[in-house]
Amino acid sequence: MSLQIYNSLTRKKERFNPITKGHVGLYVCGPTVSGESHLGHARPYVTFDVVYRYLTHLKYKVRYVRNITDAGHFEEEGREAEDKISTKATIEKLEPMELVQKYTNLYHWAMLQLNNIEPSIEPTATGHIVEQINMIEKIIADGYAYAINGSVYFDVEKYNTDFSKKGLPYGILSGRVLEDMLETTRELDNQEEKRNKADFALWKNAPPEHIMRWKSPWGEGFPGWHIECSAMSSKYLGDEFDIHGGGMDLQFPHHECEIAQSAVCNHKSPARYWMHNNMITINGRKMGKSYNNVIKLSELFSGNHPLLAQAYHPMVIRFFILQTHYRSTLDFGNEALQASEKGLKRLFDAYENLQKLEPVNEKSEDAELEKNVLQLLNELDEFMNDDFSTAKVLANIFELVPTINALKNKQLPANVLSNGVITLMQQKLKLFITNILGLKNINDTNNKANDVIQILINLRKEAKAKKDFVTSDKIRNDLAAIGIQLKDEKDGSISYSL
RNA sequence: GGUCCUGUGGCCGAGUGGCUAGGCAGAGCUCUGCAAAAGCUUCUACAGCGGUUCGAAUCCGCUCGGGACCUCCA
Repeated sequence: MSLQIYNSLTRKKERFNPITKGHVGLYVCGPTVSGESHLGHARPYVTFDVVYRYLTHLKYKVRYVRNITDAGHFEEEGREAEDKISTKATIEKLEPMELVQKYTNLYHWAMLQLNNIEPSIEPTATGHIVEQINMIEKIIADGYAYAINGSVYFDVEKYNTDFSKKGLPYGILSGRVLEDMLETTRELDNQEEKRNKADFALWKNAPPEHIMRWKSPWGEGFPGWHIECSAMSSKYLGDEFDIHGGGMDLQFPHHECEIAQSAVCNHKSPARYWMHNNMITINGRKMGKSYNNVIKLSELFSGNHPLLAQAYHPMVIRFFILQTHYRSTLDFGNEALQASEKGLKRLFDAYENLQKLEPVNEKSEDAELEKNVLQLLNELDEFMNDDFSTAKVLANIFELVPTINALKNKQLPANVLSNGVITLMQQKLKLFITNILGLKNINDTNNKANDVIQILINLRKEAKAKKDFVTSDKIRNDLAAIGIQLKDEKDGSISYSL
């Protein structure tokens, strides 16, 4: 089976065919750097990191573009028209760009912790004001936007009328019908500028107190939210590219508006495949600023939050996210994260045991086991091809764990698996666990403390040899008290885990 | 109100109509000086009520619950 991707646009899984053979253009909506990233933000970036890694594994040359929204948008359209970033900057007595830089740095730090590969291009909205203005001018020239009082709005109704005929009605992505929306859209203040409630801003006039402002043909102002992604994705990936990703909450209106803008400018829908990750919830509710239930990533990593029973390693977060399919909601909970932590440790214990196994048999003495192992390994590719089913990949790998550990502990005779299968297992697990899923072992084994532990282990060995169990138990118990666990192996050696 | 999603065992979660998902926790056994780890075995499920079917967690209907979007939002 070749790669199948669930396309939000068609609401079904489709076989992935790139526009240009061997190449993939991938655009993912990045963060608004007006605040610190939280657990919810980790999801799309981990999800699409795996998409990127897997496409690369499939030998595609991928251009991965993930933007940074550093030009703020109005908090709520029409209401006070205040820029998120400039508002906070005043409160914190910082320059807007200073604030942007601070949160961008924090975001990059978090991405690094999560072991996300950096995108090929990370364009900023402020760095592409000219491109955005050009695009807006084009939309106006074509008659699908109008300027009023220094702002520019997209004429949704006109667009819908004309482009429905071309198969691109407004609402095509989110499954909405414009007429319904016009009836149900809430009344917001200061909407009299707009011809229609559904119209959205391409450019906003900046009131005097607004710090971030740029000159434009319509006066000083700042770009609307949706236009940056259209301008930057088409600049770096072309008028039509392969995959556009982001959180489900961006499907409407953000991505819907992107389609409309691009359809006018480039006469086609910007992306072939739209991928949307689901939300991380907390007590069943979406984690988000408006719900006041966010746990920042830095808090998660440090354990410094009332809802956290302990600190969680970034790899635990990554593993936690990958244990679920990206289109399902994922509920946060200490119990769940603790389970992930233990699972991840067990996974890497087995992984290291496997890499140390020395294949010795030409032939397997247990045909059935060998067959099972082969099947579990082969399914890994199928599962990834099936819309990136990382949860199933991990489940299969866990099914291999007992066999690996039993071989290592000699609970299974060494001849049950052939050389070929053991080698294949070593290669495939390395590929899937570290390269594709991007997981890393959280037991760090490279520092002085480990040398000290080794000294204690040797003392314990000597005590045991003399049957001085009082001393040997004391060493073991005292180490256990600070979280270092000693294990007496079958062969008389002693290993440990942190 | 409109559109859509969802309800799986103590917790988190896979599930394409028929076969043990998996992780964590629990129980028993083996191994061990004793442990831990590991291995083996094992208990808890498919919100409720109907229907389709030889057979449904999986399809359909209804009821009840939860959620998302419609407004900044990953």
